Amino acid sequence: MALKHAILSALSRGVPRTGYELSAAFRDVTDSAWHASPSQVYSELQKMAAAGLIAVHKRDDRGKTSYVITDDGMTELRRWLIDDEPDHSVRDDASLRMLTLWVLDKETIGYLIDAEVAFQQRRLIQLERLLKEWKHVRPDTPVWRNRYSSYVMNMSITTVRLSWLKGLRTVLLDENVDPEETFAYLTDVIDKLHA
Amino acid sequence: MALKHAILSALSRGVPRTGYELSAAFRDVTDSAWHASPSQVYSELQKMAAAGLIAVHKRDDRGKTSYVITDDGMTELRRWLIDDEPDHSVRDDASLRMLTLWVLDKETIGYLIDAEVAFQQRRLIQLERLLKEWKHVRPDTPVWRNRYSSYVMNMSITTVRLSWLKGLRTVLLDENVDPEETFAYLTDVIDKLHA
DNA sequence: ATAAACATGTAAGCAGTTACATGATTTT
DNA sequence: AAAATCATGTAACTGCTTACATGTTTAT
Repeated sequence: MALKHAILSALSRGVPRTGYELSAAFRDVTDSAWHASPSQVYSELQKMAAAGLIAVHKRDDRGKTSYVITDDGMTELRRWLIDDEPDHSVRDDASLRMLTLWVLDKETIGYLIDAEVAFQQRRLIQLERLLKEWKHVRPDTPVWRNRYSSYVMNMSITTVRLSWLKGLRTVLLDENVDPEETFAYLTDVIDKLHA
Repeated sequence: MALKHAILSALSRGVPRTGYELSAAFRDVTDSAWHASPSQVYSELQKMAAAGLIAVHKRDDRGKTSYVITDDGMTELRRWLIDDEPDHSVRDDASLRMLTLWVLDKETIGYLIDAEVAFQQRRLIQLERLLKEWKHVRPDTPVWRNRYSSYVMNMSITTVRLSWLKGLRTVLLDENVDPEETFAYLTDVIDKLHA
């Protein structure tokens, strides 16, 4: 349902995009709020073009097709933000796994947490690199300010996750430590945000 | 696909549960890593019972049925954690909206951010209440330690989100402020976690 | 008594994935 | 010359939602 709005959101920034570019943007961190497989993007683009929400911008000899948003598309994007209730339901495979680790032996728990740490670290480095490259091109428009804010959020959340994974490793692998003490470093920092 | 594993994860803790209880747990913060509609849970439970992953624990006169996990179910849960790759793809409607706010006028932006702040605050209060009630019943088993850690993570992430929303409001509504300065209070706190 | 919450399930339809098919362009 | 990446699309299947149908228990 929201793939339509994720595509409209990406195209609203004014740059024409092909289906391939859109699915690549959804795959990596740039537009990481929504994921979709390439085939889903292609068929959704066809439906949206038929409905008049987007239009073909350019189509070359061999079929490479870029799209732009139409006025109707912008109207629909605004209507969605204002009229539709946000969907706060979560499907987070990685978190579900971290909640279930206790059923395994310690060696395997350590291995799986390390793999998750490695993933989140790669993600953080990617975000840092993108933000660095991107801060220079700074037209200070509303779009820019909104996008910059999103980078800050993604980096903050990823850092908190990494810090939490460190605590989880200790809590699950060493039964002598007190969980509350182990997470004190994290809860102290979080408490400061309330002030 | 992972609903099966979310149900196995919930039942692995040893308490028999009905379909209604499982879908309620997925709906509120207790098992908030995975969401599913009640009708999906009911049909999934039937499939899983047929496959031998769970078994009927008790069925009363009027059809109220609770399930427990079987040995095959525990084996499948462990196999999933070890053999299947974690799915890190995200579908986050609320974040997608916050990324797209710039297309609206300031009054509407303020209204929508306030609504999101209210939601996250309710969530945080709920989590704090649950953790308080739950810390006393403390058998200090691996399950308990794993679950306690999850509460810490959910509360940390929610607090960071709230703090970030405050910054977003300023950045989008007052074009005179510098985004980097506005988020300094958040990035400073996050930097401390790296040390 | 009535309403809200508890409790289960089926059927239709839409959302999303995986597998397959095809071919061009760029890099090694 | 071969492999990787770019690029689009169809078909079959599975996951998930919404609407409907039914009845019980608990609180007001």
